[in-house]
Amino acid sequence: MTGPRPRPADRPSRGRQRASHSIEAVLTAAVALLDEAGEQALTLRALAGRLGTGVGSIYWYVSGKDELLDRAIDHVLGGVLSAVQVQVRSDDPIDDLRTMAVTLFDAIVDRPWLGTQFMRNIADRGNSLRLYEALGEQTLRLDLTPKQRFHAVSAVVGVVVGSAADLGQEPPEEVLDGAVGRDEFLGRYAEMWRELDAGEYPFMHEIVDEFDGHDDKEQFLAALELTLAGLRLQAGA
Amino acid sequence: MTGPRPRPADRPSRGRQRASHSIEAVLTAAVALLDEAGEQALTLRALAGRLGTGVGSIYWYVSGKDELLDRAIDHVLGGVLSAVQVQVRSDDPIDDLRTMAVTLFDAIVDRPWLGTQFMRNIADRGNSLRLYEALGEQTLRLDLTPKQRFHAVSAVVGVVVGSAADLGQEPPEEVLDGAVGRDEFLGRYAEMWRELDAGEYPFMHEIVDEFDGHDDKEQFLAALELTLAGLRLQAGA
DNA sequence: TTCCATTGTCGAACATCGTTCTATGTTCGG
DNA sequence: CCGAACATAGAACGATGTTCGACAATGGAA
Repeated sequence: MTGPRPRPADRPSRGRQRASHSIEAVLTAAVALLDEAGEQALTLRALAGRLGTGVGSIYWYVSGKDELLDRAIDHVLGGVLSAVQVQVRSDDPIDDLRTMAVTLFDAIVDRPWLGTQFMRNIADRGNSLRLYEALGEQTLRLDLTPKQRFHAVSAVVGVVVGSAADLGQEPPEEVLDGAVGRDEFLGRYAEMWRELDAGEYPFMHEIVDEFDGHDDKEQFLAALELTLAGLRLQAGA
Repeated sequence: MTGPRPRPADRPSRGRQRASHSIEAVLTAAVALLDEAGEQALTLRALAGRLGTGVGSIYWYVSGKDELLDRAIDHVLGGVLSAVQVQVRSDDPIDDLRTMAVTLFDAIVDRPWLGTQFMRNIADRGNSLRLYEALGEQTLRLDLTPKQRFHAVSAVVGVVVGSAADLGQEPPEEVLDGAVGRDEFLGRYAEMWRELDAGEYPFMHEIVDEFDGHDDKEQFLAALELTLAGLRLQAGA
């Protein structure tokens, strides 16, 4: 037994001395990889290559890929939190709730990989917890029971996550290459649906024109509006 | 050039002769693996082992792991669809919408791996499309524009997916072993939150008791109720 | 019957990934 | 100037998805 070597990734990085790579450099590079080519592009070897180091070095800053992803998410969520906190508060808590949810959604549109992995952190310490708190504080201004407030926030988060899950799934590489535009990509589905039997699929025929060339954000806003309307009703405002 | 060997996974399995394994056997085994130990347990080698065949054989029925997952999902969604279609229709389309959404949610509770991967298929042909249609047909009975109907269904699906995303993330292995109960697991978070600064996190303190020992289904139902209330308002019913 | 294309089966081999381990360099307080 | 802590680097390992070529079984055509 050699005695437990001080497990890396534990110590709070006391003094940084002359480290050519800080943890922030690692996270920034990781986020860059995710932004450029999606979740599957975040490879320890690719990350090491970009940093100009070896794979093993990354394990000094991070206990493994899971923590790497967690911290990368927390990293970008820091920016989202700042954006949310900067926003002015109106006198309508529900309006503020909407504003904050939209900010969160926009961040996920910019970084689709956030959508799938967004739920990893919630409940843990960190920026996701602070975001949750920021949303929740708006419900404190509503006439609700604690349980209703809890449910309200999880409902709003659920709408964001549910809408973001749509965006999270990577297009089949054709559109990422730019060979096929996203509109054309969606158009193929629309065309497929138009060919469905009209008697068996009345609803699909009803909405296929809406789907064709639809706007993800408008779709999200509509869903958000429904739960906010329900919430306003519940709060008796 | 040997001439393109007939790519498997293409042909519609004309006659099955004496095949010891049909595609359904493959899918059933895949679902069994997923049910028993979650998404990471579905390995081509594990699947081959369970089927008593070699890895290569699976590629005859399926083009790769992606299609395997897609078809496994569609396979179980078939059961969900049946359950949904069997349900009696009330005279209130929104009540029916709720019933169907709950059925879908319950299926995901039974199979948490469905939660994360649920969005893979939607929009494609298959049972997810039929489920989408079944939900949508309820909105045809409401006084809405086509666009509103489209948004309504995607909102309901979003609530289900958003709530299911909570369940999808596997607990950190301690609770899967049974060493730690799920309640105790959640309790740890509650305790962590209770230690947060009361001035900085007023909302977390407000809802920590609700979170401790909370019921996922109740949480989902509350979120669903909010969007359904908003929908009812929109339909002017 | 004989032949051959089709329909399947099988597992070795390959590339890639996350992770571990060990060897080595660097820094700084004593 | 030395040793402990800090930090880097990359070979090696096991697991995974996928490819490939060899091979068996089947069934109709010759």
